[in-house]
Amino acid sequence: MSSSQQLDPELVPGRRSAGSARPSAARERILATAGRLFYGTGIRAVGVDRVIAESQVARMTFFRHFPTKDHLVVAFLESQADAGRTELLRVRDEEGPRAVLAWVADGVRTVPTSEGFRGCEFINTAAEFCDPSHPARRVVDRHRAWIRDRMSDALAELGHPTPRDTAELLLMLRTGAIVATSLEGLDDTGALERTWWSLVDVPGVDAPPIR
Amino acid sequence: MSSSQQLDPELVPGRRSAGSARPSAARERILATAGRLFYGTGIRAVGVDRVIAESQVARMTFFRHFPTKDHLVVAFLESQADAGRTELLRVRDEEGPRAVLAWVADGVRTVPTSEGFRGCEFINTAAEFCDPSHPARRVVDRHRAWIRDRMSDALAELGHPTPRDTAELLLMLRTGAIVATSLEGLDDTGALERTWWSLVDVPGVDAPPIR
DNA sequence: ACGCAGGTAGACAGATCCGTCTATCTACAC
DNA sequence: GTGTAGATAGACGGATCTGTCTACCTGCGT
Repeated sequence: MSSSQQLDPELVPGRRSAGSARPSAARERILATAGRLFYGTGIRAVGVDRVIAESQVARMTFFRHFPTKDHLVVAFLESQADAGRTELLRVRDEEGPRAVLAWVADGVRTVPTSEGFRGCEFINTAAEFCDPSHPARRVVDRHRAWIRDRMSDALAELGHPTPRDTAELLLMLRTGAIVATSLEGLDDTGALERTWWSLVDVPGVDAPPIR
Repeated sequence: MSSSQQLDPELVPGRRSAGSARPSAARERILATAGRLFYGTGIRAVGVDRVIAESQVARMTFFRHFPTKDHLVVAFLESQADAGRTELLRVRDEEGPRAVLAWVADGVRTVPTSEGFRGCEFINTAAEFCDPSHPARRVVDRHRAWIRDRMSDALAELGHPTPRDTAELLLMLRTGAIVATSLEGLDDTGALERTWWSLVDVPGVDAPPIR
């Protein structure tokens, strides 16, 4: 792990010439294992040795695909972010702006019920890497900003008077909800949901077409 | 660091017979250094070697006071929690229940402006130790529950119809605000504060004597 | 038939980290 | 003065972690 100082200026996922890393059975296995272990146990708490062992992969193979543990961390976060972005865009295009806000809110309501819930990937990672210039932090910041912008867009499209500030507040609320839930569970979904929608549905906005 | 399994059943701060640890210049220095380093750099990222060096203390002295790094972590959290509890009780006794809620909200508004702000001690620690049975997690859970209960008391005293659920929601909001602020800063204090007080001041509650 | 890219197994090096131990020194109470 | 509790400096051991390296194998396209 890089000691928060010498971080390669660009820690891009792929090593080869054009675009993202080429596919490879071994690479996919590593990424899947890392995802499971990093999310469930924390990044710093999982050594590359363990990832290698549970990926059923040779040591050299691992380091060929990910020259550094940091590379793996970034690739892991990037793949998660990618999946999230794809899903959110699909929801937006198929169900419209209000569904986007519902989808973000759902991250709190539905996900935590699943077994092995441990909060949000990105928030946890940010807490583990205190140096804001760490490559992993960059990915986190970028992803949160992207989500916030999409929420802002959706609010604007719904005619909300202060989309940017409200998106910031909603992301804040979601962040707190997901952290608090991962810490001590969530008793009262109702109050949270009422607050959420009362912030979205200020006077002057159309009646909700969803839910 | 204990590997999330063998954790002493009771990791009490002091080693001596009665009550908490006895005072000692060396002990205080260690605790102060640990506080600074743990908060600023993260617990897992700071080795005992560094704490020892910057505390200007002999290695043996360190391990006499804190037989294990985990002991130090717990002592550190406990001291922070103690300070918080003392302050909150003072505010409550001197300024009443509404001031309690203002004080909790202030943790978001004022603290983040200070240099070296890195969010909430307890939230960050919880993110670093994924095992909920880790002694450090116990301290975090206990402290959050205590704060929540005091908020609930305050709301009840103010005549709020659903003090418990609202306390849960407010703590959630504060959690999100402090995490989001430590990640990307806080642009709009107004929206957050309006939301906060609109949750406190439901119809049927007296006009605010504070602020 | 040949070359080569990608995979494998495991030894190895250097750093770091946690915790123990010995031997010595100091300050203070009795 | 003497004993004891607390502090000190620093060596040491074992574990763990990241990353390198050698030597070998396999499958495939040409």
